Order: sequence, then C-alpha cells, then structure tokens
Amino acid sequence: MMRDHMPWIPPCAPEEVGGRYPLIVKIKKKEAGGGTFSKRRQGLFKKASDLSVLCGVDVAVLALSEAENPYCYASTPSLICRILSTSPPAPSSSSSSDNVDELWWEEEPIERMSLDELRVFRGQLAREMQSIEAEEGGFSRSRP
Amino acid sequence: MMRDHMPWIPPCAPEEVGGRYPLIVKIKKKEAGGGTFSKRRQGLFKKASDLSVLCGVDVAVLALSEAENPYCYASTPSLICRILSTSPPAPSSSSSSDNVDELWWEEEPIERMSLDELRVFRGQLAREMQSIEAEEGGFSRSRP
DNA sequence: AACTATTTATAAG
DNA sequence: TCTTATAAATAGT
Repeated sequence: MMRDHMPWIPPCAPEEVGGRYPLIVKIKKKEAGGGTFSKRRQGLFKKASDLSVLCGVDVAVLALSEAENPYCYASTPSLICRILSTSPPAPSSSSSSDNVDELWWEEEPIERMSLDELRVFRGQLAREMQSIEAEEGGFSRSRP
Repeated sequence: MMRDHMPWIPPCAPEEVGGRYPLIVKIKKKEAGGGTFSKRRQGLFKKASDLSVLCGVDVAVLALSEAENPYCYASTPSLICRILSTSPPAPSSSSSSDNVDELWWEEEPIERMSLDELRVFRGQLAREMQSIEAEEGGFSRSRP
C-alpha cells in the first residue's frame, strides 16, 4: 500500500557524505519532526537493553535531542565511568590495522582515542567535575 | 523451519527480575557464545548511527564485552563529554513524575542522577583523569 | 562469511 | 495512541 512512497532510508551518493556509503541520510526537518527521534531512541534503548540482558554485558547509550536535551540508558549505574576506566583490550597479534575498509559505524575500541582527543577529553572532564561539585554544594535544581 | 525451537527471547516471570517485565532474558552461555554479542553489538551501533544521521542528533553507545573489553560508537568525537556537560532539560510543567509505570528501559535524562551518584561519579572521573594524564605523560601503549 | 526463515522495529495512516 | 504494511535485524544453519 506504500509502494509509491519514498524509501524510508533513501540512498544517496557517497560524495554527499564525504566519500562513504551511508545506509541512511538525514531526513527533512518536517519529516523527522518529533516522532522519529522519539520512536527510534526508544528502539535504540530497547536494543541496548536486549544486548545487555541477553549477553550479560554492560551497555550504555547516550543521545542528545535536537534541543540538546540529554537522554541516556545504562544497564548499570555509573557504567560510563566503568567503561572509561577500563583498560583497553590487548591488541591482537593479527592486528586490526588492515581492517580499514569496514563501515564507519563498525565497533571501535576506546583505545584508539588519540592523545589530542585525550587532552580535550581531560579538559572536558575537568569542567564536568566543576559543575558536579557546584551541584553538590548548592543542591539547586534550577540551572540555566 | 524453526517452529519447534525455544523462542529467541523467552518470557519470564517479573519476580525473577525485580518486579519488572523483561522482554528478554539472559540466554544460556552456550547459546550466547561469541556470535550473539558480536551481531547484536553491530546492530546496536548501526541503530545508533541511523538515529544520529536520520535526526541530525548526537549519539554515543558504549559496551563492555564479557571479557570487559570496551567498544564504543560515537557520532562525534568527545560526544560523551558533551553530553555529560549538557545542562539538563528544563522540567516540563506537566511533570513526568507520574510516568512511573513505563518500562525500565525508557529514556531517562541524566538530570535524574542523584547526589550520591554524582559523588561516586566525580570520584571516578578523578581517577579517569589521572589515567589520562599518565597516558599523556608516558605515551606507553602497554597497560596491564 | 553467507543465507534464510522468522522476529522485531517502525513509517505511515 | 493503535494498527498495519513494510523494512530491518538476527538466530540458526
């Protein structure tokens, strides 16, 4: 009954997205209004929960809405910290440096974070700690 | 052809999981061995990427394998930090405190993190910063 | 790694 | 919100 509609995930030329072949492209604002983000975020959280329960592993998902409101799912409290403080996996002998042709959304262990990224990261963590301390001090619920 | 198999996601009583109704339960180790985590993690990352591109929002996913190896997807570098430093959404007037019947995997804004959780969080961030500084200093790739 | 039967997610109504 | 037609994910092979 919907044969004549645009495909939900229209393909587009790789030039439009920096040389890669996306399976999905940003939809027009009108189309994505509200419902799509909500539905797909819910679906994503369910997938994360499924993975966590089914395989007995810890998973966290973080998403910013278009209005920059944060939403998160975590299989256990403070999971983000646990992951961040986890040592990277020992690099396998048959190194993965030749897997450069994989899709860009392929899994990427945190270990690949560059030193520059780590520096930025540290600065942001520092600022985050300040705001946490501020919140602890004032316990004021009203923030800008 | 697979009519007689156990359902992939067998239901179980809510008592078994703390009074909530899970849609999925941990499968026997033999069943989940290897392939399941890999396949579902890949699927989860793709879902996250779809959400990000389709709605033009930022998303991050973090997962620990059973061996505690971290894997992550992020639509933009340092997204985790951006989310953590984002101000919580202004509480809507028609407050959400009566939505207590929603499924446990429903979206939960970071703002609901308790003060105790924030304290733990801060401590973990502090430790994480130390390890980042250590890595910056030594640039040694070999960690325990 | 690839295939397919089946389940799950979801855009449109 | 609920339904339904269709696409996407995935367990088993």
